Amino acid sequence: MTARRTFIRAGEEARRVALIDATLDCIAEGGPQAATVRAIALKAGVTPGLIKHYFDTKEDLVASAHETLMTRMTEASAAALDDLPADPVARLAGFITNAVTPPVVDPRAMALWAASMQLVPRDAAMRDVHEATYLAFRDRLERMIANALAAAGKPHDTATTRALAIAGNALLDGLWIEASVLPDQFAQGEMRSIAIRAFARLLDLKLSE
Amino acid sequence: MTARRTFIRAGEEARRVALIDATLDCIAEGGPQAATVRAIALKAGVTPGLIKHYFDTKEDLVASAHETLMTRMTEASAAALDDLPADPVARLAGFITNAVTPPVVDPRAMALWAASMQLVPRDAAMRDVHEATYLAFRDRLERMIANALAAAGKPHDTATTRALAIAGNALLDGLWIEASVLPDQFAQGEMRSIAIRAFARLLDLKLSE
DNA sequence: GCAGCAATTATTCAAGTGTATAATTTCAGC
DNA sequence: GCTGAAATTATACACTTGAATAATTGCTGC
Repeated sequence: MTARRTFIRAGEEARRVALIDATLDCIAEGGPQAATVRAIALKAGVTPGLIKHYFDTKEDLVASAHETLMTRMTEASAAALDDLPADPVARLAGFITNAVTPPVVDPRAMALWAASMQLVPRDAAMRDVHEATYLAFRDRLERMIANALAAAGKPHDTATTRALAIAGNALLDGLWIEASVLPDQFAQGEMRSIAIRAFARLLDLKLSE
Repeated sequence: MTARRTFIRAGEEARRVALIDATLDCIAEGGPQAATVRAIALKAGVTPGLIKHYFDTKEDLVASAHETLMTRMTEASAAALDDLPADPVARLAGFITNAVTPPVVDPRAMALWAASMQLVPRDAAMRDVHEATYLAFRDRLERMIANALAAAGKPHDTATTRALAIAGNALLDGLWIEASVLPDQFAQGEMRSIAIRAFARLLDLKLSE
């Protein structure tokens, strides 16, 4: 006679997303070990058993969550391009600024990224996802660099552009990590200024701060 | 009458180190969740109960392990300086090369570093350790940059040098991560060449490849 | 409204978790 | 060689974990 818990039937896609979001929240807050079936279900407002209904195993859910995370980061980065100016040099500067300032810079995102990175060396699927997203971001940067150099009338052979894209990508990654993890170490706007000036020297371009 | 397991009494310090090493091995191989008391004890050739004897709790052991990891990385980096040439510019080039080539570049080290980074946003002690090691590395780089610029007769005000050190540090971090996690993406020696050329442009210095 | 199917909950289980405690064994000092 | 203290093992326990199964309930189509 004890009332059974009431519930509503969500569509398959909505539930999957809810479970994945709950998983990411758990990982972000307490690391992988905090993402237990029960904690995830609680956060998703659902019963543990339901996870089994949508994912064969917990490992499947976690893998889906990491893939979703990476995909979202790439898509967010791509979407942000729409708001940037058309002029190649200004566009590159905007791209750089975005990468090293909030909301891209974010402790939660950084914790999730670290959790993913940890899986890459020993999980082939995760490595594939990482490689794809890494190359997607880098290729985008490489194209913007090539366009900016062309617009400025600078020489830009493909070998050099590739090397610059790899270095520029690494630079942005490193700045993003430190800004996310040690926000108090840097003054307001300092990261942006550092990133812009570093790229200006790297590409021998005049980038507006 | 079943023979009890034979053992030897190791010194306190040796046992602590053995347990910490075992913990790091477990984390590197299977992530934090693989570092169970039993797995750690097995790898250390010891019985689970002994952990309690040296560390009040498993969390203490893990914290000690992470701190030891960071300390070792810093010390290894400092020790490597001894083998570098005295000439400031060549010294900087050697420092850069070290940072982006094996054995510093290493999937295992990268996995452990990611595990640590994950703790930083939600563990004050870990943040302190990270901040200290980050600043130690960056300050060292900043001094080398200042010396190299001075030796080359270039201007080097402190504000610019600081910005260059932050950017240079980020660049090395980013390259280290990708080289460690996607070794197949880069040809033999490519990382070194990219890093050296990027620094040459960044500092406007001629660095020998 | 009602039938049936699938989504969801409730319950159970075996294995693994960290920790506490007691029983042993090593080894240094005499 | 003994003795005693400390290091180590063995055992036990309460709890959490992921998963499997059965019971129920919401909802769609008629």
